[in-house]
Order: sequence, then C-alpha cells, then structure tokens
Amino acid sequence: MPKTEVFNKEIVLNQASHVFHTKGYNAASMQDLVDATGLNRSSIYNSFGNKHNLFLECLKVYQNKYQRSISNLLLKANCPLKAIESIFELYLEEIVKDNDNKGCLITNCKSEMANQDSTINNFLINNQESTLALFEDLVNQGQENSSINRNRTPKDYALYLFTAIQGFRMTGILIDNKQQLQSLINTTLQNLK
Amino acid sequence: MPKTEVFNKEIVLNQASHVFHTKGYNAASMQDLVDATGLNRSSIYNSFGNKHNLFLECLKVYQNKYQRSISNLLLKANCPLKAIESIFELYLEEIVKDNDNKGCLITNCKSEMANQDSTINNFLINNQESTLALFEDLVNQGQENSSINRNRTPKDYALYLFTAIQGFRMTGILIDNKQQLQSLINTTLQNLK
DNA sequence: TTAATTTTGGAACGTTCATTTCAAATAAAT
DNA sequence: ATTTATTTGAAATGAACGTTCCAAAATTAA
Repeated sequence: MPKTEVFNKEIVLNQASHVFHTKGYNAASMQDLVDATGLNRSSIYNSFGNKHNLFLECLKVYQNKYQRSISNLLLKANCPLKAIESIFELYLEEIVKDNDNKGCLITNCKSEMANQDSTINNFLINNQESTLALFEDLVNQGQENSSINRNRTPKDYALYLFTAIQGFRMTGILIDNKQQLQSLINTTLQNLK
Repeated sequence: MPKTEVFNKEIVLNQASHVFHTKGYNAASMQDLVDATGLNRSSIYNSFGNKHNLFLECLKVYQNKYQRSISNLLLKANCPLKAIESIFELYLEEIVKDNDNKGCLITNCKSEMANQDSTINNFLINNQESTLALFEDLVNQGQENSSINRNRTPKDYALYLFTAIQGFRMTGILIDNKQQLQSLINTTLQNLK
C-alpha cells in the first residue's frame, strides 16, 4: 500500500559523502546536501534523521568501500609484505585520482570531531582497532615467512603502519605528485624489510 | 592622547587559539571567542578584523611557539639524529600533556581547510616547506657524520619525517599512552639508522 | 580640565543554520 | 476506484551565525 522509497540510498550517500568530504562536517550545510543529492529536505530528514546521522552513515559507506577494496587486495596478494604495500598503493591511487585533494574522510573527521561526540568517537576507535588488527595480522605473517624483519613486534609495526597511513593521507592533501608519494611509500616500508 | 590598548594581544591570541584548537575553525563561534578572551566583540573586530584573520594570527602564534622550541632544541643537540629525535619527543610531551587530545592546530587546520582558502593554503604550504627544509638539512648533516644511513636522499627522508610527524599528531588524538608513543617514535627513527 | 582618540558595551544587522510542519502528490494494495 | 501509507514541496521556525553600529566610558596629552 505505501509509496515506496524512490531514490537509491547508496547513490544518495555517495553524493552526501562528497559534500562532507569536500567541505568537512561543520562547513557542509543542509542546503549543500539538498543540492548535491537532489532530494528534498524532508526526504533527507525522513530517511536519515538528521545531519549528524547522515554523516555517520557516510562514514560507514566510506569505511566499507575501503574494507572491500582491501579484502580484494588481500585475496590477490601472495605475500603479507606485498599486501601491505598494495594497501599503501591503494591510497596512493586515491590521492592521485582525487583532483580536489580532499584527504581521507575518516582522518579528516578524526581531526575535526574526535573527543567531542561519543558516537563519532566510537566509530573512530572502532576503525582504529580494526586497522591495527589487520596490520598486526599481516606483520605477524610477514615475520613468519621472513619477508618482514623482527626488529619490532607486530603490534609495534601495526601502530607504525597505521600512523604512516594517516600521515600519508595528510601529506597527500598538499602533495599529489605520484613519484614523490611512491618514494615516500618505499621509504616507509623499507623499515620493515 | 589616545586610550591605548589595555589587553595583552599575546594572551588573547593564546586564549583564542585554545578555542580554535579545541573546536576547530568552523565549530568555534565568535561567542566562544568572546567568552574565552573576556574581550568585547567590538574589541576583537577592532584588533583582529574578523574571525578568519584572528584564526590566521593564532596559527602564526602556534607556529612561532614550536619554531622557538625547536630552535632551542637544535642549539642543545650535539648530533643531527638526536636533534630529530628530540623534535619528535617535543611533540610526544605535547600529546601527553594535553588532556583534551586536540592534536596539532596546524594539522587540524590542514585537514579542515586546505585547498579551500588561499590565505590558509599559503600558510600551510609555507609551513610545509620550512619543515621539509629543516629536516632535509638535519638529515644531510646526519648522513655526513654517519649517524643517518644513505639509503635515501635527504629530501626523501625529509618527506618521510614530515609525514611521520603528521601521522604522529593524528595518532596522538586517540592514543596518548606515552610508552606506546615512545615506541612509535623509536620504530619511525630506526629507519634512518 | 579640556580636548582628542580609542576602547568598550550591548543591541541590532541581515543571513544562514538545522530542523519542523503540513498539505498535496504519489503509488502500491485492496 | 478507493484506501492507506509515504514521499514530496515549499514555507516557516527559532536559534545561532559573523559582523556592524554607535553612544558611552576611558585614557592620555595638552
């Protein structure tokens, strides 16, 4: 009996994400989101509750997109170190592709909103934990097959890589030269070899 | 003849910086700044023009503070590698000291505002260039006195260190455990040895 | 003390903000 | 075709935004 939702939620979230990614959470206005999605204000509020919740859903979509990409990389990779390398290269491609140099939505969110809102903070901590766990696992495997040295524990290297990724995303905001960034990755990863 | 300015501009800028640092540029309201400084709205506009310009002055004060600290470190340091180490340790102390875990004002600004406003962008690029130049110089000296390896050029290592610092500041927003962060610094710098 | 100049206080400016409201349009199921 | 539930459009809400304004207070030099 009801009129069903006509718009594609995923498309709308991608459009909204683009606004948040470009402007940041606070500078993105509801009008910007209405314009970008083509939806009516009411429809946005009907479907997503409020701006804050819409942003949270955008974060999740963004996170899932990368988790899927990384899962695919891991399937293809024949060696843990190569897997780590290809994760960095994934971000490298992202930086080079993005003409606006927006950086990482999640890193930007962390910088703008961490330790202010508990919902956001939970998301960020969750994201951090799972990234650290992924790296720890990969480093562990790498040390077992001797592609990664044993100078540091997997936990230590995981934090090192997590930090390097964040730094990489920050650097990519003002430097998008592929050669320079590729060299930066090499420098970062030579530490593990 | 004129009534002279009664307030201390430096104190006011530090108070304003604290607001911007805690909330970010966009989430910091003029009312927040009025409350934090104890100044009247008019006085703020008289002395600093507008919010944007006040923020820019805060950025400069923040930058100068670190430049002074680093200059002092360089004078004391007896070895380029140790100097680099003490720069990282300066930020470590900053992170541990800061109970709000606000991160770096400049890094946060980059994440929030880069590639949107040309004045801000110029500041950020300038800050980047001078940081890169400092590191390049130190690495160069380190390679000459053999405390730093020659696996990479000074320019490469400078970008590596600049990126590491940004990542370090980002990581410090959600992790403020001194041991963990100290270990992270060691991991980061072992790459140069 | 008077004159000159600036800082203040506080209200007011017009705009934009996120959010709400509600009647009209819509579309599926009966 | 009618019922039922939802989405839509567009206006309205009230609060908050950055900024301006101006008379009153304050301070120093003459």
